[in-house]
This record gives sequence, structure tokens and C-alpha cells, in this order.
Amino acid sequence: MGYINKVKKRIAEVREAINYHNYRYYVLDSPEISDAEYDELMRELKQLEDANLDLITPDSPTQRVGAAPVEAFGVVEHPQPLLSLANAFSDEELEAWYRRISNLLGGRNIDFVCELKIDGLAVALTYVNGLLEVGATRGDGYRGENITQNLRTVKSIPLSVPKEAPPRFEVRGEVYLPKTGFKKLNEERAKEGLPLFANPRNAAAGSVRQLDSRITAQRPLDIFVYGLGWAEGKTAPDKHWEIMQYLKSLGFKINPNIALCQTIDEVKKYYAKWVKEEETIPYEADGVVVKINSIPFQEELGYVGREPRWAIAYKFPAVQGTTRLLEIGINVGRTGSLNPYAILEPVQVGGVTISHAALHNEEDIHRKDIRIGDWVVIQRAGEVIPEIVEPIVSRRTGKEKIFHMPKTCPVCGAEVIKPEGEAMHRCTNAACPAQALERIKHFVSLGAMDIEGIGEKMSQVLFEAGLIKDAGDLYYLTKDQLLSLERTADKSVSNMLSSIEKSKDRPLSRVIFALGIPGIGDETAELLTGHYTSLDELSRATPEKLQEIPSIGPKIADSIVAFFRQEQNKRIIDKLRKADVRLEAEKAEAKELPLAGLEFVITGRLEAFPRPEAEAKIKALGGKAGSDVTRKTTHLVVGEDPGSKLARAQELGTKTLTESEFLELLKQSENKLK
DNA sequence: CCGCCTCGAGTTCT
DNA sequence: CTCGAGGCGG
Repeated sequence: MGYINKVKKRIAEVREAINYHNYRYYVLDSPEISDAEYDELMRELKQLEDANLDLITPDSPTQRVGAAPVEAFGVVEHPQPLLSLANAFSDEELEAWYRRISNLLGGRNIDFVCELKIDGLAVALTYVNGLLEVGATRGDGYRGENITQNLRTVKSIPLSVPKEAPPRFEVRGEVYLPKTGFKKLNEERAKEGLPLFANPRNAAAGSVRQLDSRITAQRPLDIFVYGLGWAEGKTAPDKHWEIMQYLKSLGFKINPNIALCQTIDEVKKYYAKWVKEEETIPYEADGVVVKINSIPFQEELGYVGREPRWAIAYKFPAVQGTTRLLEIGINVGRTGSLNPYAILEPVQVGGVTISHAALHNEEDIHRKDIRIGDWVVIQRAGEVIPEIVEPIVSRRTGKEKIFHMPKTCPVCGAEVIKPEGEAMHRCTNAACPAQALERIKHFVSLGAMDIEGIGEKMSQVLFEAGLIKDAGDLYYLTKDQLLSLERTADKSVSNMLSSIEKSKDRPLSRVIFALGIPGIGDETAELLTGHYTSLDELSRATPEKLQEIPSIGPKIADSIVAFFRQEQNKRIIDKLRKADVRLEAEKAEAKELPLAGLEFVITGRLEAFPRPEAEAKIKALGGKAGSDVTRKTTHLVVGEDPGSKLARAQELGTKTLTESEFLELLKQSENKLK
């Protein structure tokens, strides 16, 4: 095939793809590729056409802005078409745009107006003799839908404007749904069992297209007006910035983050600021629109095809992307849980390459109907952590495979079970090497024994070299053993040994946490130290005794008892003890406790928490909690409806505290500990 | 028994 | 950050 035929074929392919995605986006409101990918297709087509001008056809997607309007509403002709914007995705592309226009303007001084590119629905509002006459969607840019009735329900759209406004004019803006409104709307829909909107833009589009405007009225829609379409009977200012101030004075809602920039560097700074602060914007924005401020300059620059030369959309890095799910891998956790994760074809999302994503558990995978080989939409949830949003069902070939948890542990081959009513599958082999290694990693980690120099990597090296089989072995490592490893210099070895030594004196709560008892995190470990002053004491505790502690229930109690009963755990604790790791609460620690030496008695009902919990807090802070006021009692806490203890306290001259004074004392004492 | 809240466990990438 | 589970109050 000749070169030109290849190009022809590719152009046809890309056009077909774009037309299909246009339809999904504009007509169905259900896009299946991200905006970034759509933009990429459009760019490719444009490049091909620019290099082969004779291949441009009038029906090419580059020759129009969107899809045809839906006929259910009246059709509105736009006297001045609503056009789209060229995109920039990097500082280089922005600079290239700047150089082009700067050349065209012969190097005259240019200033810019920057604003956020709100991801909503573009509308045109026509006012005649001071009244809103027509509100229309953009449609294909030339003809849109008449949605006046619905737009009238948007409270921030003025239905009338002051007399000094031009007799006939059109403003343009973006109707959108704030993030909070979107969330609330979806919550309500979930309650009613209705399908959820995928994002605020879709929700706004759906709302504005309601045939019944009473439904639209219930949606918290808002608008930002971003420009004047046309005006008759009055001359408008000749700076875009001033037009915006003028529109504001007429009662239109203008985005508060609009800025006047004197240089292209200031534009870049504006962009950089908002890339960083994108999360804080209360509505969705997908970039920054940069416009030449001077209207005469705008007119001079004119249009290329369907895009103005005098403005550009500088897009934020995409936060969603699509890629292929190549395989589903399994990790075995410290507790034996089998944790599936997605191995993805690496893809850039939000400026970061994503190649893995957590899949939580088998049920979750099946609920989302994710299959091996699927194309999937991924996003970085809350800034950082990648997640699979959904599979793209329409891209399936039939070769995708449904995932099943293995019947045996992928690491040790032991039987895998899924306890009734639980979501997780578990490896049944407590000696499973994967679990053993994870337990060691947990032991040395930051919140636990915090052994500097031995992290995940070093734990693995030591484990695989056979130098340690469990956490207890860490304390018997010798200098020679460590030096025999690869990539361990003298310096790092002595660092490791000294941080192992230092870890022998961690608070008891850290030790309990580090042991990795299932269900015991840092909070519960801390709670336990309030009731047991040594590991021995804790190891002898009965389930009944443990359950007397508030927030310890039967499951946690059993977990603790079972842990100390296991031979391998006993051996680990033995190794720790022989190595002189402190397994008791520090004596000095107890004395330093802020409430040490004080004895509290509570009378009446407390608002903040039940009495046992208050007593637990007192004990945790080193105080004693009694039930009767005696001469030893130092404080009486007086709650609602106090009993006879109050009289007794007054008799003895015991200090009394109101509940709020008591809470304040607890707070101060807790702060002292930190 | 159900809903609410808090805690635990596992996770990605720079 | 997310999901699941444990604990607890109504």
C-alpha cells in the first residue's frame, strides 16, 4: 500500500472513531473515553489533514464543533456561532501559540485574561429589551436546543437586566453543577434506586435537558458567564476584561478567579497555581482559558477553521484515563488475606504513570464486572491512589476472562478458604512465607518498632537470605552476617545494629502493635496498655476480662487470646524477652502520667461518654477510678442528676469538677503525653 | 436487628 | 484513600 493510501485509511479510521465518540459524548451523555484521549484523536486527525489538505472533506469532524441537537426541544440558530477552542497541554504548546499570535500582531504588546475552564454545559442567553428571551445550548455551534424554560430555573441567571443594558444582546456562559450539589444529587438518586450520574458535567447536561423544567428547578445548577456573544444598539468596551466587569455590573455571575495577565509568564503562573489547587475548586474545571484582552486584536487575529486564534484552552493534566487490564495478580497480606491487584498497561494519568491498581476482593471485581483483558477507565482517587472506575463493555472482544480466586495460596500452595460472611479469601497456612515476611515488615515499620535502616526492602533481603525467620530473629543478627549481604557497607550495618538496639526500648503499646495481632491496630494497642502494664499480663488475660474494656468485643478478645496461645508466637515473644526488649510499661512512664496519684469518682450521668469509658480514660492517664467518695478521693466529677456522693464530697471538702472542667482536664492531660 | 462511627488492613507512586 | 468489620446505641 502506498503512503498516501495509508494516510487515507488512517484518516477514515480516526474520523469514524471521533464521530462515534462525539455521539457518545453529546447525544448519549455517556462517553467511553476520557477527554484527553478524545483530544488526542482530534489532534491526530488535524495533523494528518494539515499535511494533506486535499483529503479534508466537509463532513470531517474537524469541520464542525459537536453533534446535531436533539430534536425534542426547539432548534435555535446562533447568529454568532459558539465555537470551540484550540487546546494546549504543556508550557511549550502555550508558548508556541503565543509566538504565533505575537508574530501576527507584529510584536505589539499583548495582555491576557485568564479564567478557569469550567466543565459544564455552554449556553447562550439572549436578552431583548431587558428581558431574558431565549436560552440555548451550544449544540453543534450553529444550531442549539431551546432550553429557555429550564434555564429560567437557574437562580443565578438574571431574568431581566438594568435599563442601561443594550436593547438586544447575547451573553455566553457555562452552566454547571457544583461538586457538593452533584454529590447530594447522586446520594438522593441512589436512595431512589435511580442510575447515578457519572460526573457533574453529565449531571448538569442531564438536568438542563429535562423536558419537565420543574425537575430542573430542583437541581442546584449555577452559571458563570464568560463573554459577550454580540450586542446591538450600544458599543461595548474594547477590552475583554472590561466587558467582563460590565457584564458583572449588569447582574451576571462572573467567575471570581478571573485574572488579568500582562505577560505569558504570568499566564503560566496562573495555570500552575490552579493545577496545584484544582482539588480545592468547588466545581469541576478541566483547564484554563487564555484570551487576548484587546478586542481589536481579537478581530485582527480572526479564526482558523472553527477556532479563534485569539484564545486557547490550556488543559489540566488528565485525572482519568483508559488502559488495558493485562492480568490480575495476588498479594498475600500479613493476616493471610489474598489481595487481588490489577496489572495495567502503563498509562499517564495526572502526570504520573499508572501500572497497578488495588482490586480489594473478588466480590468487588465481580460487582464491577471487571474481566482480565478488559479496557478499563482508571482514575487517581483523591490525588494519589489509582483505582479502576469501570470496564468499557463496548470494547470487549469476547476473549476477556472472568477472574476467580485461586483455590490454593499462590505463595505456599496451602488451601485457601473464604469464611462465611466475609469478603476476603485467606491462606490457611500460618507459616506461609508471604505472611511471615509481611509480619516482619509490619514489625519494623514506622508506627511499630520503627527500626530505621530496615524497611520493606531490607526485611525481604534478610528474610530471603535466611538470616531471620521472624521478628524475634532481628535481635540476634550479627555484624558479620549483615556484612555478608550484598550492598551492605560498614556504615549501613552499624546503623542497622544501632537502630535495632534502640528499638528495644519502645513503649509497650508499640510492642503490642508490632506483634501484629489480627484486629489490633495502634489505637487498640494503646487502649490495652491502659489496662495491662506488661505483655505477660496481657498474654494471660481471659476473653471475659478483655471484654470488660470498652470497645473490645468478643472478636477482638478472642483474637488476642488465640494469638498468645500459638506456639510460634510464644517463641517470638521469648526471643524478644531474651534479647532484653522491654515488654513492660515503663515505670517512669507511669509516674509521668499526668493523672498519676489522683483518684476520681464519678457521680451522675455524663454527656460525652458512658461512665466506664470515662473511667478507662482516667486509668489510661495514670489516675485511679473509685466508686465511693473516701478520704483518698481527690476529685469528684459531677454529671447530670448527681447522687448522694456529692453531699459526701462536700462534707469531706473533696474538690468537685463539672463535666466540662473534667473534659478540659482530660484534654490537657492527653496533650501532655504527646 | 439496623444504622452509625471508628478502627484496621492493604494500597500506589514519588 | 477505600473497603470491610467490629463495637455500640437506638
